[in-house]
Amino acid sequence: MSKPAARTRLAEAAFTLFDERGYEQTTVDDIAERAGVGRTTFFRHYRSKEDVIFPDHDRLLEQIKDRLATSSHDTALAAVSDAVRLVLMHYLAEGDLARRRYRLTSKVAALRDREIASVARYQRLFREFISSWMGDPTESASLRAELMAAAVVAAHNHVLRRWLRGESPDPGREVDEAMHDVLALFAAPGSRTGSDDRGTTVVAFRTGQDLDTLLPALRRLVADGPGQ
Amino acid sequence: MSKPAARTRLAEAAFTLFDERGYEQTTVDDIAERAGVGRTTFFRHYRSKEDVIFPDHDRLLEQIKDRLATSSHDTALAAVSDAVRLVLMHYLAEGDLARRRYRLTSKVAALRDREIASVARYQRLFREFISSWMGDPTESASLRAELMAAAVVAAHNHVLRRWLRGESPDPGREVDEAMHDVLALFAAPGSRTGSDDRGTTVVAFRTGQDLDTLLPALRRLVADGPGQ
DNA sequence: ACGGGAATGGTACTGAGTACCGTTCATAAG
DNA sequence: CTTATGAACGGTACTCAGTACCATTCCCGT
Repeated sequence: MSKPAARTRLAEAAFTLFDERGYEQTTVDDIAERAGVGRTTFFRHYRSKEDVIFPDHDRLLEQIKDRLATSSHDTALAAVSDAVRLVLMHYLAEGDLARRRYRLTSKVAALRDREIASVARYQRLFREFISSWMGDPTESASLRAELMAAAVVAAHNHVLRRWLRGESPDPGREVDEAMHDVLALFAAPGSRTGSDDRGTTVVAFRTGQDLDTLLPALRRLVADGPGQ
Repeated sequence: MSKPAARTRLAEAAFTLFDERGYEQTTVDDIAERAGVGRTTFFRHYRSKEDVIFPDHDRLLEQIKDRLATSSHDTALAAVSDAVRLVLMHYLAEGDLARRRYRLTSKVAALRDREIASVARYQRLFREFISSWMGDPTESASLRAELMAAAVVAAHNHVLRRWLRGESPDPGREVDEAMHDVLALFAAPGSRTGSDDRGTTVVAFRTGQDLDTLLPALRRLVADGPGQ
């Protein structure tokens, strides 16, 4: 008479039935019966029918919030990139469960919408974090924060989806590369790359003058180090 | 005995009641009664209770799809920027109605999620358009498409929200500026800006060599023009 | 006046989610 | 061993969204 904690049995029953008959065709009564518990018990463990599939999104969101609050990075984007990496790791740790969920969300519109809404909460959190980190209430700074949050989340989604579809053998590496791309997007041209501080940095700009005319200015820049 | 087409009366009744008692506290029966029609009629005009608030998202999505299909721009990003501008214009044309909806979605989580899901459909459409436009099935091209779609949508949302909150006197101009920023984000450093083609372009890179060592290479680049 | 199609209203049903109540069961205290 | 306590459970009954079906009315051209 093993009793793997009702909650687990409910989730297992739900996924099985969803696979067999589809989501809409499965009632909460079906799930409860299959798990050998009453209908009431189902709603005690999961707030809704959808919740069986997305059990701990709230908890994860809180974790991420904490991570951001206690993070020590030198840019907001780096902090957020690190945080979103945590989200990806959470999915990876779920393993096959995450893939079963993905198969469901691919088929059922209501579930896809729910998933999207969850992701949007992360994006909002990131946007607010970046905004407050920059401290700049300017309209253009606000837009920049919005773009950064969107880019980080998009990069995360890209890698996650690839892994969910079995197209990514090494999502950890891919997410690092993707975040690197995002960083590069927003890195001001000519700013430090952070990796190597020696040698010559050529800033990108465009001018009507020819190369010989601006060579003195270039030499001065190199001599002075990163001015501005 | 004016009969402004039942559908209109239903929408009006719904918004009024939602404002008075809140969304969850208003039943479909209440709305129908207020509009002076039967409950059945309500569901004939709107698929669901939420649909009263988001009536023509589907139609707009189709319009955007058409716009993209028949668009003639020289970059995918330009085509998508143009399309998203159409979305913004749709909201602007709604005027006060859009603002009432915004007040509701700000308060009711279920409605906010619904709105987010709609926006995600645009983003998905854009992503697929950009992807197929580039034709490049590479992983990095796919990521780039994802980032571009996310950025365009984020910029749109930014401007839209500002307007909805009454913070933007000229959203048309703002969306142009925002899209310009997005374009700039993805413009490869050193690539043509499209405005001025004369003069010297200095590409951004980083090297361990000092300026004099790489000066010959710089001169060769300038002489050859933009060689890959 | 008449026929037919579209819009309408009513009734009845399914299923999600909530509220409430009584029961069971484990455990710690006496 | 008995009892008190609290947590987990099961059952019943309710509200409300959404669907299906049927009957009625209204409008319009013939």
